[in-house]
Amino acid sequence: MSTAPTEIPKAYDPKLVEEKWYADWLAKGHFTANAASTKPAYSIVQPPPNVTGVLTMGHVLNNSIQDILARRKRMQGYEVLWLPGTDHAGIATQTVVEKALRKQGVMKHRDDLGREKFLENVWEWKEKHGGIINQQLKKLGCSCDWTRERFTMDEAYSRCVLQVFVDLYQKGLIYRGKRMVNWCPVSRTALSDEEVIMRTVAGSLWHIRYPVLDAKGQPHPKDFMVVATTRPETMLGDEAVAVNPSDARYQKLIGKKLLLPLKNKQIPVIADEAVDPKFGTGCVKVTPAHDVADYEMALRHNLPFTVVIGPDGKMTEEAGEPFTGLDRMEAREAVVKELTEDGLLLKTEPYEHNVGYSERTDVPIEPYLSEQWFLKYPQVPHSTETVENGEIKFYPERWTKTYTHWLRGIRDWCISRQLWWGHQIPVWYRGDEIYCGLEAPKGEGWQQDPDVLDTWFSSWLWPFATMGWSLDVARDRPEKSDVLKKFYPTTDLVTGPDIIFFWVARMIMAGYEYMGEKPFGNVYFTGIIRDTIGRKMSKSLGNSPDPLDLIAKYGADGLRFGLMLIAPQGQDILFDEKRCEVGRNFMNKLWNAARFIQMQKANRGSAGASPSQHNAHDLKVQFEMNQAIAAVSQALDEYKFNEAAKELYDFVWGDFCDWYIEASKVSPNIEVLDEVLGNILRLLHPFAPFITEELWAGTGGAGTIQLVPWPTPREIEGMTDKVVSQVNDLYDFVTAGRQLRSDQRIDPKAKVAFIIKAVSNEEFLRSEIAFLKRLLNAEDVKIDHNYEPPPGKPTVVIASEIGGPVSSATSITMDVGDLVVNIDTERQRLAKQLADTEKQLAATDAKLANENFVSKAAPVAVQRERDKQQQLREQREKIQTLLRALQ
RNA sequence: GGGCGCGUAGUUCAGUUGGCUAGAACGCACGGAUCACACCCGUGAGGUCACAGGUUCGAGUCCUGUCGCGCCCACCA
Repeated sequence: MSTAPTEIPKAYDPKLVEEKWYADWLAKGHFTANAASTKPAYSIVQPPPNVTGVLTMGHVLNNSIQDILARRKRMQGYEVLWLPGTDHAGIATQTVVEKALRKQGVMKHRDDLGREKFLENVWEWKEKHGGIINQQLKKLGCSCDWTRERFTMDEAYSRCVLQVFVDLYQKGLIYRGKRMVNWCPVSRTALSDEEVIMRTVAGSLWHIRYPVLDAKGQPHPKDFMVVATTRPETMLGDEAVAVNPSDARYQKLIGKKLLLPLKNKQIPVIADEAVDPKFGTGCVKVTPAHDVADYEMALRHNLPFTVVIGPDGKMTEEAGEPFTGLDRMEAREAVVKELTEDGLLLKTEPYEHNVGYSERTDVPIEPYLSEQWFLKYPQVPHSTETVENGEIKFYPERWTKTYTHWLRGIRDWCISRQLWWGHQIPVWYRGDEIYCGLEAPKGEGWQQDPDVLDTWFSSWLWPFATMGWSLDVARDRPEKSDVLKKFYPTTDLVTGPDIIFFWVARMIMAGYEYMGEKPFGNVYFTGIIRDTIGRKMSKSLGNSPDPLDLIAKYGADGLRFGLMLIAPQGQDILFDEKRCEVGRNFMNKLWNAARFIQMQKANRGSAGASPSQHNAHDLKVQFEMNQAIAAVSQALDEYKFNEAAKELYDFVWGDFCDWYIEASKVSPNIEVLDEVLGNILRLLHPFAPFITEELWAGTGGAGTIQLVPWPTPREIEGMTDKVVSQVNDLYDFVTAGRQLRSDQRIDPKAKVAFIIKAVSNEEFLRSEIAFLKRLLNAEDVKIDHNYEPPPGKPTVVIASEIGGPVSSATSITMDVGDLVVNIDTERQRLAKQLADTEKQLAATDAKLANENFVSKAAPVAVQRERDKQQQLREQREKIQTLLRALQ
């Protein structure tokens, strides 16, 4: 502590320190993990944000938490790897770039450019806009190992993706098949089930008559079957009408033919168990090519598949005139119109139902029959068990249920996408031949599958493909780098619960399949950031603040701390910019506390040694510091970041600033001030890296605070329970005295006197007169165990905690000298206090009068109640006496 | 239809295995340029713990039910 104190500015200005320190940390390589280190490993892989994304509040939350974990572990002596990176985000990026290119008039559809040219544009876009988010994370203070930054389309990473594909293909887990898939007509690609979000929409249920044909194939004028549908446009592709085989109403009709309206086509009436006779009319139109349930029925009954809606969402030629070429929604109206004109529409009723929407483009999904690649998930039972038995722990735990429920009902994953941006499927065709391998097969005429893989098919390998993993497909033996050996399995994963299926579950399966080990030990699920009225933050709503603006206004530390303070484990966060003010104010408070200490040192110079004896305030603050260290450590161990933040806030602002620094103005102990501040800086560093480093350096700390050991509670010499309760009582007198001043509207500048009636700790109080005088702004403070407050002098009766006999109604009396006391105010105050006391006493009396309580409750509880009763009685008596004197 | 979570001060949240007068922060009211800090200091007001039963000597806390809000899963046309 030899550095000369420098002038510290009055208000903390984050701009002056944040950039400076971040550059310093990078230059010194503090974030770079060393695989050869002998320290224990701690690792965490960052959920890779979309490469073209910009920082959102969600990222701020997520990455602040990861940074807190990483920084604390560094202080605890771990070799930390926090691996950052970005995701190519196939469909998202492609959609964005397509939109931009259309806007620029470069193309109408990507086919205009062709695959190669289009991809050039995407890469260009990626170079230009990619990685912005990482610059933003640096502003936030994130201590990622940027030397190991990865991108899911890096050469090495891509190789891993293809190796895994080939391997799973060889294992027979990947297969190709013509299936009904979720089709997005805007992106013109298949989607996985997880990319479809169900939405309740107010639609209609149209009841349509299908004429029954007689033996000669002629429609009966009055004989109809009535089907109910929410999608009349699909009737153009109907191949049957189905009824339940046990439905008595339609027994006779099974096997007969109907005339499909608008198409004048004969379709059969079939019987199938899938039909619920109680719903609607009990007759279902069957559209094999455009409905999942119908598709399955068609397979059972050998029906043909007529495709009437094309991949672009428009009606095909099969739909027939005048519908061909219409958009599916236009076709719906046109069909309804024609049916109405033909008198075949029986009725239309409003109907609420669920419709699947594309997560990305927000249009209704079309069930679409096409050739796609599918994956039978590996390691499903094992992945379920390990989360269930806690080998992989979820925080909050309840997400395990969601996870296992999904795994138990898991279905094959459609991994092919009809996009260009992504990893092209490593399969080649030549006639009937098919080849799957890392490179194109030798020989002429091979055509590679044009599809790419689902983005998540690359990100599910993230925990190891980023660390130098490689699979020798021929020998089926993974190669492990030193990094992998040191840092896999990773320790913690921090992510949102919205990607528990997309990402977390799949990483677990991939980890077991390819590493033979879990990918991470703990998964912390953050809440979702919402606005003050609970809406999700979104660009379109305009309710999501730009984190960079917030950093500029409140400082990165202020933003981080403010956010952590309101982020309870597992609950959504209602974010209000005001929260950042709390963080910023707290940083400023800390700044000024440090400034105070600096000034103390300057005042005393090197000559003024600290008192060697610790006084009661020193002991008390050290006691509270121990509590804080323990509480913060435990909260962080349990991933309760808001509790840790709250604990720090209360200790710093309350115990340290409000009481200890105030006491220090009477008799400072620089050593203790330094020690407590030092510990505060260490505890706070994971939350607020910049200010703590700045103050650490500014107060003469050695090296970087990042590598200073995490504090632990220590034995305090001279510390007893009695000291703590004595000091608590002392503080109670201060509060009570201030109450009197405030009640009686005594000008803060007016010096008044106080007389304290002590019971058993007179000597201690006498030693604290200077302290009392200062905090009460008093001219004089007297301690007198015989003092009886005279009538009219404002007095607060205090039930003392200080040991000794339970005869302890102490008091503090204010003597205002010549000033006038408002007797009414005083009477009111006493009356209120008396009422409170009596209320409590009544409750206590009732309890003790209850024989059941006395005999059944724990003896400690009973004794406590008795002590309380005694105290309250004395207190009541004192107050009554005072009050009587005022009548 | 199934599953999960949440209802505590104006607001956002704490509230351990049931047991001192249900706490905090922000906001609000009043007072204050006191020599760390007005991004501050001091004092205060504000709650039938969603509702109804039950268990218990004792319930914000445990159990059952009801209502309200949110999320996830599910192919009833």
